[in-house]
Amino acid sequence: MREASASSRPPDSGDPQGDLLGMGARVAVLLPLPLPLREAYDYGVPAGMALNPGDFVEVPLGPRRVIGVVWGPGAGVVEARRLKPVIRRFDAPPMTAVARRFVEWVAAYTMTLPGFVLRMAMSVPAALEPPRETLAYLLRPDALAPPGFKMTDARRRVLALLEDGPPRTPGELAEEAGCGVTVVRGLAEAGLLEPLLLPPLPPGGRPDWTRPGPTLSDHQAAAADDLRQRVRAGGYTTVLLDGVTGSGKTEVYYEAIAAALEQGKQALILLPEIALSAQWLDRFARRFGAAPAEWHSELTGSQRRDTWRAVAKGEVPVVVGARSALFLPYPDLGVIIVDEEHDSAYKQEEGAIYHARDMAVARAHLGGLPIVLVSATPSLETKVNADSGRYTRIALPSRHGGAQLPEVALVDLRRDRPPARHWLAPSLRQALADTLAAGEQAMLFLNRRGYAPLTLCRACGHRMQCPNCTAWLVEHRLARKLQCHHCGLQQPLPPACPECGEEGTMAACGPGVERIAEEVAELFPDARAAIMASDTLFGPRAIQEMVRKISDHELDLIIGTQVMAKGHHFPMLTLVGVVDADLGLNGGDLRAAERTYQLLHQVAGRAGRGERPGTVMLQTFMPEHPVMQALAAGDRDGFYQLEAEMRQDAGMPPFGRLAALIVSGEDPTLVDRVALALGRAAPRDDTVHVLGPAPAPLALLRGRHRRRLLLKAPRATQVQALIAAWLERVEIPPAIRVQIDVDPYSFL
DNA sequence: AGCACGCCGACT
DNA sequence: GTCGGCGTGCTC
Repeated sequence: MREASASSRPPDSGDPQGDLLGMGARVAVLLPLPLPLREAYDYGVPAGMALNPGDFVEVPLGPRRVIGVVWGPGAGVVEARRLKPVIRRFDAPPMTAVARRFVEWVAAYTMTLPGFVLRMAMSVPAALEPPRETLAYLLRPDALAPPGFKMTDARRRVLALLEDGPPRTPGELAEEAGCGVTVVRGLAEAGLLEPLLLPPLPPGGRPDWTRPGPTLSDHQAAAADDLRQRVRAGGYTTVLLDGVTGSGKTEVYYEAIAAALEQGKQALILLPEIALSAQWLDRFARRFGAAPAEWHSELTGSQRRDTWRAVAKGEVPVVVGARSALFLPYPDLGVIIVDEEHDSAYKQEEGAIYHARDMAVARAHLGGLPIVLVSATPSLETKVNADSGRYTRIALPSRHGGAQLPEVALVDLRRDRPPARHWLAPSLRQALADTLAAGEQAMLFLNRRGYAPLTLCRACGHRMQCPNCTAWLVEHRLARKLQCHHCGLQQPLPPACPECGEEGTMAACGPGVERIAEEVAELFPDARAAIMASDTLFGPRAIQEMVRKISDHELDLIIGTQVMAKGHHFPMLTLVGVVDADLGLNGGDLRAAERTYQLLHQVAGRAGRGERPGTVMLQTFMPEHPVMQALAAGDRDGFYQLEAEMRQDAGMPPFGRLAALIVSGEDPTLVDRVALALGRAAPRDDTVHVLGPAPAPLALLRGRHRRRLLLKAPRATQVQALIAAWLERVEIPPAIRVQIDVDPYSFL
């Protein structure tokens, strides 16, 4: 990279080498598009424009203008006279060298185009424009109301609010005064308010790391000390913070965050489903006296823009977010926390396929900073890395505050049978009755939304299936609809069988939470019961309200799906019944046992977190299954050891490597032809095996036919190079897409 | 990804 | 005769 002696502005901190050159020079600009040709396109640098790697620039691309990032010196492949000039450089903090290396690393690892990864890293192009100032009002004390102006209660409340207090936006004033924005506008038109334009406030507050934290147990204090020291020392290190539910892991990693803030650095906390974590945010605010900035899919456009910009400017000390928060433009990250690191929600399955936990470890490595993986039930990958010493394990052995771990009982459904068309076994029914009679709360867990997972015709056997996906339509009786949980298709319940035309023969098969709620209402008509599922609770507010109702004992019985399993804390909840503990074990998924164990362990952790001991009842047809045995015996490490041995024997992750090729397209014949060609060209030797092509688990998804090939190789294999060479040997028609899933997580 | 160019059906 | 369907191909 050539250097220029004169710089028009301070050099990019990540690239001390200085400007790339002025007149006649060319730069390579990476565009956030899946442009297949090369990594970056060359552009001419106009006279007088100084550009550094990382600068955000606008460039022409065919007929349009695109924002990209200066990636380095021009490659020189395109002749100079065909070069188009850079249009402008944005006056925004440049993308750091670490962020650029991270984009390249993720692209290389996941085998996606760098431009595609860059798109994730600059998801809000509008954030590069200067911030739009927001209108705010201030009281104009000397102003007189114009003739005919009526002073109403609402108007008085707004004026009173502005008596003392900072200028606020019309929206804020309206909300605080409990009136509409028109009231505020009316006052402004009457000349009683002074308008002014303010730059947007950085989202989130200013967390205060000097506030005293809670009193920690000896174990917690030791763990917190260890983390604090690692963060202060800086440098890459991965820690597994391993502790049972309720052992106080959150308080411990808060100290790592405090240490990063003390160093003047930022902290990033990844959560599997941020939108569902109002309780987490409250807890953070109690510890640090301010809210963190949030990053997740439910932010509005302007929230994204303000957050992205504020992060880039270094105005956001703490970000809590879903996996995509990993790609925000942190200037100086001091620590990454991955809470519930085993959670499969970290696996991004669409577009660029990546596992946010693994990418976070890579980000920490590139940035030279500590990362803390947190879980009561670590992924086997992380467990093995901790056992081998690649990661440092910090264990929190006991439940904080003296609460007992719940008693886990297995309900053998082969003997203890529910009545026909009912799903709760007599022993569970009895336990529910006892719990309710004692004035305590119970929860029934079933990881299946809706009323019934399958609707079939009793006359002809026809099953209601999604036309776009390989999936049954799920009956939602409350919504009076059949729904596909994969593509979102909805249709009314047919009055007659669409196949044979018989009326009144459509029958619901199997239970969903709605059906369990029906059974509960039949058994305990006086109990206050509610369903808690992602489709019955709209947004974080609704979840928070439901959590409050449970905490305040306004409900006796909760029937919930996975949203219920997250770290909520209910002191009066003493019984958890798992309606179908076997649910995740079918289907031959590599991680079926591990995931079922993790989920059920987490669900079980909801019981007995207060003074009262808890009981968990698992309904199963396989009480002898290692997962059930381990849960009943509370033998977590025994289960992991057994699971690890099985994986090792089979050469499966984390002892071997997997990669999947997913071939998809609208024409099934063409998809098959390409998949077969890939199968014939597959690398195969003594150690590398390719299975398939086989119909992908969802052989039809959103109207696209899918086939999958699975590559299995020894752990040390460079699977990316192997796959790249493989794809070179096969011509892929444009109508066919081949997605590569390195380290596939789910087979379903 | 966009957005053009390009060659075949029903309409002001 | 045109408007417009989306197939294929290019963008420094």
